[in-house]
Amino acid sequence: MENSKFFPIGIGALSRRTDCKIETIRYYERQGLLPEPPRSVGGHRLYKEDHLKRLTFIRRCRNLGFTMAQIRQLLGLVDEHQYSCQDIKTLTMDHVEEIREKIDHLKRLEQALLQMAAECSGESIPSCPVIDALYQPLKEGNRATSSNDRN
Amino acid sequence: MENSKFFPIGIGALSRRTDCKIETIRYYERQGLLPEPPRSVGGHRLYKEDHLKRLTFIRRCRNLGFTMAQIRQLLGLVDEHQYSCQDIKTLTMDHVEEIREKIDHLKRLEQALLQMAAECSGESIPSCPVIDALYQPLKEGNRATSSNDRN
DNA sequence: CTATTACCTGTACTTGCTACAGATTCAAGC
DNA sequence: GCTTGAATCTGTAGCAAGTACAGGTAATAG
Repeated sequence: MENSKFFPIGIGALSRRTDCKIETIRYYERQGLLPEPPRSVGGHRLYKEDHLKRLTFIRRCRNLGFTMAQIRQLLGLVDEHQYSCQDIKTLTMDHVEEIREKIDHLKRLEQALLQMAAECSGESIPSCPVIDALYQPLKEGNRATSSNDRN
Repeated sequence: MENSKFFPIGIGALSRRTDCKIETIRYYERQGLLPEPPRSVGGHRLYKEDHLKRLTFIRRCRNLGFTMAQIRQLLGLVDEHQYSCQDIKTLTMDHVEEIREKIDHLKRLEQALLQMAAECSGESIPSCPVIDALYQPLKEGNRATSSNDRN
């Protein structure tokens, strides 16, 4: 293709085309997600289309919430041409499960906060049941710290 | 009551009673969330009930997903006895809003992943539409992104 | 009085980047 | 060829929110 006549490109161009900061690109290289590209005589990195595609892949995965370890795993499969639809589906569904757990957790937090906020009168008085609830010592019945408030 | 005769306690006991690692307690102290406690002659930290309550508060807030900056803000209000129900309700509802945004985001990720996974045949063949989709270069068929690369 | 905990400080590591500083290199204009 | 000025280089340090040592001292039980 004639596309190749636009390559190689510098790190700045790669950055713009992948919406990934320059420092992040170098970081991925250090982390082994992106292969080290060839360099110009002066030492500047020169990227070709393969790098562009690979970085696009990485960025999309990150945007989908995959961790770098998970991406490393995906790339490992791809690099060795050893992956099957089965593998990928498994990894993907594992990730879906993680996301669902996070959603569950956040929903529980939301409910807890809403319940607490519902106790608030919302008035400008120097007292609040939310603070009281959070500040209560672990259940040991014993009240009364008022006598020695020294904080 | 006579509870105070169980105090002061060492950092290990405080750790057990708040389910907070020792290193984390010292970390909170360095960060200024917990006041520096008095020390024994030999230099060991000696905590009283106030510390226990304050650390309990901090841990509960963390478990509710508040950041340390937010907790600092809450503690600041409490410390100065300047807080009102209004203040607390506002901070709480701001936090609820953040949580809702996270939930929305995660739900969108979940949907995107499920759609991709639905394309998978789930077979043991060395190919997968998920990988293909993620690996596709940005759609730009041919025209020129390269003629004027300026940041 | 010794053995075993408990605790001390200080530093480095984690994840996924981001932000410099200070030195080169590249590309363009004249 | 020379001089800008932008682009890129390496290396280091920082963010949140802790965790994990190492190497040493303190407190306590028997």
